[in-house]
Amino acid sequence: MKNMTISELGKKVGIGRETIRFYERKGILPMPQKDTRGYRVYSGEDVKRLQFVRSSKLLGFSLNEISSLISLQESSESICADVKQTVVEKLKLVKQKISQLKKIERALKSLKYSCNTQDKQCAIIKTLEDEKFF
Amino acid sequence: MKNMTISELGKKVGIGRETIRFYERKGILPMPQKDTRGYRVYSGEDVKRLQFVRSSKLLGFSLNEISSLISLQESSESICADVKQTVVEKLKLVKQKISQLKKIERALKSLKYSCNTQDKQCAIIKTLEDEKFF
DNA sequence: CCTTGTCTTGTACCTAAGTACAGGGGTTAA
DNA sequence: TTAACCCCTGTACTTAGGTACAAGACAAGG
Repeated sequence: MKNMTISELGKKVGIGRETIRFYERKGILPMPQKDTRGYRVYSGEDVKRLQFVRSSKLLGFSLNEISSLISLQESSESICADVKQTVVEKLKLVKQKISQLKKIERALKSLKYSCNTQDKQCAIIKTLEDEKFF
Repeated sequence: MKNMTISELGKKVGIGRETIRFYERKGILPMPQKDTRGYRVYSGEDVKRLQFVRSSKLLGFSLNEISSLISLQESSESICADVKQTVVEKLKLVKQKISQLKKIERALKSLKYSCNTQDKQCAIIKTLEDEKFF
């Protein structure tokens, strides 16, 4: 199964047809060869490329960031350090996001425990109306 | 400073004029009184309401969720338990998000340490091209 | 009287990452 | 031959949460 249609590629990687064409329009995937009918023809290299996009997305990279990574890869000059730099920056952001979410988690927990279901005036709402909150 | 214009309200809570009008269009804020010139006139209650919106947003509630909370509040029948339920659900989601991000954090770290800047072929890119990743 | 500053409404635009068609055509199997 | 599939291009629509004008009214100060 060396050569594939767009749907086969999509199935192999777990990405929809329309999305693949969208990535192509965005320049994230190269324009593939077309057969006599005008159908896109994909190969193993394309599977790798799309897999790369999918993995990167799962790691939280935006399509723009993925574009940059691909450009780096294609400029083929001292790539590795730059790619690593990108990963390191994303790692930092992820850490920040985690600590932000932990703050939110603590706040939600404290709201939860502040709530006495018996009250007339909802303690949670009263707290959220206060300017000193957060 | 009992009565305010839209800009004063915005400044007090830290939300832009346009955004306040946007919230009004969305039904998140009630339509305020207007003075003779047609200017919106806000009071202390409005400050509380907008503060509530702001705090809830900081906790990760969407505008739709905030709408629901406000409706609950207005239906004024057994509010508190439902509000608490909303908080509990959001807390669960936040926990999920945290553990997701931690997974991503681990993956990024392992990518980072897999990278040997000396390599010709970038190890990070090679890894991300692999279908077994993630 | 003119400028400045605030407000009004209404509409359009923005980003991200797709998703959904409309309108058309080639291939295959009953 | 005709239906069932697959593909093509191109355009429009979606959601969320705003942001940016345009065009106009009104008051206060110099």
